[in-house]
Amino acid sequence: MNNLIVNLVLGDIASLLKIKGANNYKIRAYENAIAKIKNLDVDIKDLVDKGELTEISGIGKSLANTIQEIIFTGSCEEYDNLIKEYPPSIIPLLKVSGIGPSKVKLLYNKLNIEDLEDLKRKAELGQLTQISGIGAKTEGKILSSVNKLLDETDKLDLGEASLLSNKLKTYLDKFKDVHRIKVIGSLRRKEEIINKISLIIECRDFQVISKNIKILPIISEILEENNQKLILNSKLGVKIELIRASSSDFWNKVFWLTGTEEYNKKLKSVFSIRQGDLENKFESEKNIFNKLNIPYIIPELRSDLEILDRAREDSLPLSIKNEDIKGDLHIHSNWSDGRYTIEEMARACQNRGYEYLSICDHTHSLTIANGLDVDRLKRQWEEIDKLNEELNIRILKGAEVDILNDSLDYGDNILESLDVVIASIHSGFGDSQEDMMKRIMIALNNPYVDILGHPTGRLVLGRASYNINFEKLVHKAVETNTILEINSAPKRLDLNSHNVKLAHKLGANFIINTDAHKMKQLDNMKFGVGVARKGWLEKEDVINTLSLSDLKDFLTK
DNA sequence: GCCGTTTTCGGCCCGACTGTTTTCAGTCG
Repeated sequence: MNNLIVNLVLGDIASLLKIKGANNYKIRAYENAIAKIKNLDVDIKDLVDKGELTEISGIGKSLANTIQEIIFTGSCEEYDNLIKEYPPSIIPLLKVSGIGPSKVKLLYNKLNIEDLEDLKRKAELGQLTQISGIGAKTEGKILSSVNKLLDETDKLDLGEASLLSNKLKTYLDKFKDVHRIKVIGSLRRKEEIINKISLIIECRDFQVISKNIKILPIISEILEENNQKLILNSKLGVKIELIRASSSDFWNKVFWLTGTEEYNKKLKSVFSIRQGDLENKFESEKNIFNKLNIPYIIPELRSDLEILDRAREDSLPLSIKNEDIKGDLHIHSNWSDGRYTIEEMARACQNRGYEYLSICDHTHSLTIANGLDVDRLKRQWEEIDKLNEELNIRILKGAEVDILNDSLDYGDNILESLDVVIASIHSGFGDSQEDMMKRIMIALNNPYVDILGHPTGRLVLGRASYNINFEKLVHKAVETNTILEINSAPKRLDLNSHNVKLAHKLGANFIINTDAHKMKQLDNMKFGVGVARKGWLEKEDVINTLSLSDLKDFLTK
């Protein structure tokens, strides 16, 4: 929890420094430290106590002092000075597409715009064009972006919400009073956007737990409180709900508070559940399904009304499981914009029990990501060959080749010699549907492209899909035997479960990849598997459940 | 602000696009 608080404050400092126009490298130093802290497996307070903070590369004397101050006082001098110049409420303006730090500064200085609501009002009045550099077109773009952001302020993506919920659970587990805790609601259903983290808690004294959680620095306000329930608002925007259970009704509550209201309603009617059917004490949730004579429905599907008809017919999908995954085919290394070496990523995959991985670094047009030209790519192959002799996991040679305007970033002669070719779009997001589809067709029609990477380009709580005709895309993918990627990065989850379900009906093949740029991100695989489960996929529908030899056969077909 | 070192300060991913200020700063990936 300390790590989270430190990062909240450091993040605000970095944002305010940007607005102020401070040295870019100073800002980057803050951002770098934030990334390091995010990756820490230990409580940062332990490092402070031991005086080991500066042993983290990227944290020097100055940042170490700042972090120490934050831990002991909740704030720090640097932050307090900055908010004398600019109110922290302007920080969210940085997220508005079309305006960057310098425009935020101008909007504040010239128009006294202090927050998103204010920006919205003044954009609607057409006042933003008073700022040099903002014309009518930009103003329109700003307004639509602000509206979207205002709608999203109290929400987190699945990855961030999971992280926070795990921290809360760990914190609560330390109390002797606590008997057991279970995540329920949208988080248990693995919805892509979470606005409330709900936990069922069985404990001896609920008041003690309430008292202790209310005082956490992450909490911003108390929304509801009684002896059965506590609902709080957090500084991350997302709500936190604790629901009390007893040893006798624990699983009942888990059962009824996992699915959506509509789902529960239909469940009751389809299976004629009556009041009193569940008065016993149950030892597990599966026991409840048994008692009601309902086949077990996985949490991921408990918002899907259609699945209840399948349950009635006893023809539920045999949903894919995490342990079915045998490898990850979309992994970056420090040859392009990944953080770690191929060897480190490969060993990390080995530790996760995989049979294989494929290194798919960016290609040379993506200069910001240090994309590989053919020369470097060939040198990368030498390294992979060497590692394959040393390691007990198979590293496949791949590339995440950029789909350019009218071609792919490597020629066919190169694509042909790669084990795995993922084609992805990283530019021209605003193209018309006609242009975008033309580009995607070039990729799908290329005989050496195996996988279409993050096929719709959407970012959860960030960016809409490219302008595409999804059904047409899927038909072509089926025709050309191109695999559709389920990208597991919680900020992408692309395809989403709705598209997976649709593409599955149209006969597509899928692969679940992490797109990991760091070792830790390999653990995102579970989020992609969650999407697949929500989209009714079974093991057979997903290519990276194949053994290495079957996978190779599939890819060379 | 951090790092590494020629120990006292210079280097620290880039390049395309966009709208607008008609020549480029700001934004974005």
